[in-house]
Amino acid sequence: MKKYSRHEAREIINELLVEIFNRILAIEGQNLKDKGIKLSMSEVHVLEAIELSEEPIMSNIAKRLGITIGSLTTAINTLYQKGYVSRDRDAEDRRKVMVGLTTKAIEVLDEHDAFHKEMIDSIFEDLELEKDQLLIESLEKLSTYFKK
Amino acid sequence: MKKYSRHEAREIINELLVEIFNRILAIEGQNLKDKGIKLSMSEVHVLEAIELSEEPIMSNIAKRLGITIGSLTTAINTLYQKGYVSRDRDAEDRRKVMVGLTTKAIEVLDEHDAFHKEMIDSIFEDLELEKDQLLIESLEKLSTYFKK
DNA sequence: TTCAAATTGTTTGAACTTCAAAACATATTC
DNA sequence: GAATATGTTTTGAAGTTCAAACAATTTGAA
Repeated sequence: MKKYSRHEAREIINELLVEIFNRILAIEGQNLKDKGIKLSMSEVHVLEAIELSEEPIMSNIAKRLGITIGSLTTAINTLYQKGYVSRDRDAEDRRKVMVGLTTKAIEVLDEHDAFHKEMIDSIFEDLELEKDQLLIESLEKLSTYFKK
Repeated sequence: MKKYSRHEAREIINELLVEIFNRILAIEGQNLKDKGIKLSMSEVHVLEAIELSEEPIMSNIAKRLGITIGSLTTAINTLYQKGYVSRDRDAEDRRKVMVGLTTKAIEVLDEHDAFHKEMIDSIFEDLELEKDQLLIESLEKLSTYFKK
């Protein structure tokens, strides 16, 4: 393994992150295609954001995704048409729209998660990556940093 | 620092990668905007791919970017219009189109690199990340794995 | 040599993603 | 109840990408 100087290290880490990220995304996208699921990765991300939102209203979901509410509306429009989400005005505050996942969406997300887990596991087995703990600690520091 | 089981570790690493990646991209995009540069991040990526290609012909650049040649053609069209790239048929093999960077493009890339380096450096200083070497080794293994 | 196959790139049409701004709907405040 | 605040949708425009059809050039086998 080549020894990197601290300076080279800083420069190279981002390149590696970008590369790895793009590969994972591409593989997951291909997997959806292979399974005949007519959803793009960004649509899956919307479904995931709905699943993870404490209060799944438009503004919360958009914030989690880092897109405008307007963009989310168009995304939700097509997901609704395709039968992946429900939409209901909140009874308490009728300005809010509660977005929900249909059974169909939950099935896709479960399948997707299973594939993802399998992929990650097989990678780690193949690589015999010993440094999980350190890798995570470093990544978490980075992630926390960027959240501010 | 929370201690993760090996299994949790595998699941969480991807989430962190995604998060970090998106943040960096957003920050860099904002920086371009702030500087009044009328280029999207994907256009900058095209310029970077040109810079890094040994033989900067359409197919090589597209391959490096992971997009089709047709998609790259449209990207190069607008970059050419905006004055960031040159296009010349290869004299040896006239099927090939040699793509080059203009002075304008090189200036943008230099600025972008400087910003990126500064950002990464300041992050590492703030974090006092001790595990650069290990982090890189792990990421490189992942990256290499995904390249196959 | 010569022409069919392979390589390299462009064009076209369509789908998707996103944004900003304007319009609309509902709720709160004073 | 008018003004303000909050939440969402609509609209119009721009950017990214792909697949398929097309064009130009090179290569290789008969």
